Amino acid sequence: MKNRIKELRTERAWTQADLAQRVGVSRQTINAIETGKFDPSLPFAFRLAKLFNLTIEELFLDDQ
Amino acid sequence: MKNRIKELRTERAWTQADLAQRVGVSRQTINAIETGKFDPSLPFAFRLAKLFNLTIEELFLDDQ
DNA sequence: ACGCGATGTCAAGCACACTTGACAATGGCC
DNA sequence: GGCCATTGTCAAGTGTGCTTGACATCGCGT
Repeated sequence: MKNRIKELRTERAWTQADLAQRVGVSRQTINAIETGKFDPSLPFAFRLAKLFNLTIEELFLDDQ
Repeated sequence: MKNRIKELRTERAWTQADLAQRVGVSRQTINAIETGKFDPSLPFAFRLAKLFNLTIEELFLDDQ
């Protein structure tokens, strides 16, 4: 499951730590999700989508 | 995180086992999600939304 | 070249998503 | 009342989402 998090984060000139703090997870979690180690939980995905003003479908790409 | 799964499933006259088979999880998992025991994973949420022809935001209600 | 912030990554641990197998409770139908 | 499909729920196990702490590496500015 790909995502546009790194792209949207760097657009805003936020560090991984900045973003982590905004959505309430650890920096390592942001890094792991950006580098495709695992997918976020559903509530966490909602928080990210809300932060970037996107739908979950726009933020996460379902490549099955 | 509330969801409309039970409502949409019964509309279609599917059993929990029917739905489970369609999205590739166990019946107990469907039951647990309908009864609010836990939230589905993000890829699983995508499969459910796709099956019901809804967006994730329409299927899952973010009550934080 | 050096320092330093940002990023990538590892290990160990905890909580939860999901499994199979089993059984009790519900509810409609004969 | 009795049968049977459906649903709810428990236990025990596996895998993954997420944590903290630590350390290596990658720019980039000076």
